[in-house]
Amino acid sequence: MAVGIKDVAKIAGVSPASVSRVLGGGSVSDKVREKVLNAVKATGYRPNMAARRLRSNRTETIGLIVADLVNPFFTAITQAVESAAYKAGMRVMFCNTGEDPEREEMYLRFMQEERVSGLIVAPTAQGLKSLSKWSFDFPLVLIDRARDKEKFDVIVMDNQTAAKELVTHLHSQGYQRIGGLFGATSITGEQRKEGYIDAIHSLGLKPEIKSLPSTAIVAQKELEAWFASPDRPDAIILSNSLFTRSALMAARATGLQIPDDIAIAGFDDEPWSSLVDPGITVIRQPVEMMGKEAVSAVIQRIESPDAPLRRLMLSGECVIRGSSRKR
Amino acid sequence: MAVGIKDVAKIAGVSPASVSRVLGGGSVSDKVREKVLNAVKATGYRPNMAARRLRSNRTETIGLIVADLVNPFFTAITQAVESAAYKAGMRVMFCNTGEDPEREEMYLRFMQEERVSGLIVAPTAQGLKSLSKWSFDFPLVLIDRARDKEKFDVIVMDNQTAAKELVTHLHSQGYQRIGGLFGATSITGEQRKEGYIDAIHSLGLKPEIKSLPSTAIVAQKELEAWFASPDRPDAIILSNSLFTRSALMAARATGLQIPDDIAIAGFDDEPWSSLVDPGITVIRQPVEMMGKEAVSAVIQRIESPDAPLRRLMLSGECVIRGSSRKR
DNA sequence: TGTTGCATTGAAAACGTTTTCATAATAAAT
DNA sequence: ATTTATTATGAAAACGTTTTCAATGCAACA
Repeated sequence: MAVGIKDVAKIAGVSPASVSRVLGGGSVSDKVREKVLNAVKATGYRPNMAARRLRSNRTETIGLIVADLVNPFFTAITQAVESAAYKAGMRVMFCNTGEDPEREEMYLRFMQEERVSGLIVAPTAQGLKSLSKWSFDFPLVLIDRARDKEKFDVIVMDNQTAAKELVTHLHSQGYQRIGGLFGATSITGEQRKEGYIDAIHSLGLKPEIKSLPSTAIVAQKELEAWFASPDRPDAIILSNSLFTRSALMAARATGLQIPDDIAIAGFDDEPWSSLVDPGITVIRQPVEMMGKEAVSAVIQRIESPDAPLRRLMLSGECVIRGSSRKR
Repeated sequence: MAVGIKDVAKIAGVSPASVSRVLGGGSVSDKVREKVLNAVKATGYRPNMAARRLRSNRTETIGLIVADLVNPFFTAITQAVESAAYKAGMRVMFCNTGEDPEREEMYLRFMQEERVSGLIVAPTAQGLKSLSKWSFDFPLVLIDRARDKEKFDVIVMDNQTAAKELVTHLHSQGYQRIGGLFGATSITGEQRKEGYIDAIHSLGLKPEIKSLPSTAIVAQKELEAWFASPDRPDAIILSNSLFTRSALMAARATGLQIPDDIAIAGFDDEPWSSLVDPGITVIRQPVEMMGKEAVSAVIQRIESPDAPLRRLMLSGECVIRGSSRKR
């Protein structure tokens, strides 16, 4: 049978209340503290979190729901959030929806049932829309994925501007038919698409767009067909790193030379972005900072629920490599 | 104020016990079930997990502690575990130690405090050794990292054989000075090293070994120095994909041609393994299956705590690419 | 009609903590 | 030495569920 606080109390010769105070940081005499700590060590006592949370009504846990763990962007976010939360003395309850709105809904329910103290979410496009229908007893912070006006605190990158930067850069290199493939399940995909369209128009070019679910295995096939068609683009922008990889493979499969036949530029700087030849031009996102700021935002919101809404928009860094440089 | 089971009971006109039975699957009449479900829907009631767990003494949660989320091998494991657990109606409490034994210990304590129903761990080398000193009230399954004799259920790949395969392959391609860089924080690193040494010896070659922490940022520098030295190897085996990447960059930095000047072969087949030129020869691990089997093992153990220990050893697949093929 | 058995229900106890409240002990002030 | 303020302590209530136990109602059977 697991040892409880009463057992510890008995061994230490004090009341359960005193044990609780020693462990939870109440005011106790040094003598009692010592006796209790010894008893704890002797028994190997571990507090029962369920009981503690039930009584104290504080979970010291923040939830994190990301959309796609396979995407290294989100593993980096996860790491950053965990490490920041850890420093703040909070636990993290982590969930991965795989871009599936149903699982997303399920996990949102989980978080309510767990009574987390706060929640950080990178929602699917569909989930984002329905978030307003929910009612949460804890603060919620949107990370990476949010529209212009949300009723939550928000930490995002400036996707529109970043997409524009890519288009402008490609155009400056002499590319004329700049296409774009954007993720259909996320708001970031849409925002990047908008930025792309804006930039294309202001340059007097014609937008050429495809959209696919972000997790699409079919992306490569789709791109191959596009690249093989007579009206193929001479440059292409990809809204996430999975697409970028598909584009790279599609280019190889169709025998197009990068960057001469086709330029490639995408989002998220990954380990392999600079390993392939030529290196891939990308927007590098301030991932660590996003994660850190999200935790900080959620904690601030827990402390002062009525403070004005915060919306932190960080800018990406355009890393230019060989894939978009005419030689 | 959050709505509790009593509120639901009052609205439905039944007792709290009946509400609990409807939600938890006791025997109730259709009439009561309907009334309760309506009341639940009307109030938006969400059960309080802390209370439920405290009373029922069942958490329906399995813990997962991995050593390095940055390593795509572990993100894949995480995905597989989560999805299998989900199918089995279990939640997953996820933690990442970053190869740090201190954090590992902390998370082990967390899991005890959370009273998880079972725990899957990929421990650090140090953690693995001290595991025997712990006493757990729930079953523990080791994944990926375990020694020959453990007192826990184990799901691993056959690292020794896999390493031997790599050595044998490299030798068959005509490479003579086959070096190895192995992770120092994990038992898998050691096992791969042993397999490497065995194979090297039985081929009458001389082992040339370096060891580094698996997360080492310095790996590339180390390798560059090695590659630049007069007694550099003409082939090298890397015990994880982070090292493999470092080796690739080191080869480029020192101007060595792959596979002519130096062959590269590593562990874990990653997206970029086939994207770089030449593609990298790797051992592909049965990741999904490992995750699935780990969950299955932990559930079986929960159901029958006294069944004999299980040790599942899966074999890796050697994927040969251009990085190890003399042309 | 009277028993028996089974399915359904509600009252109340229980889970392991924290927290409140009252009391005891100590220190400080008169 | 007495009062007052402060601190340390323990007894008991409380947190929101599930579970036990006894009671009820109803059907089946003799």
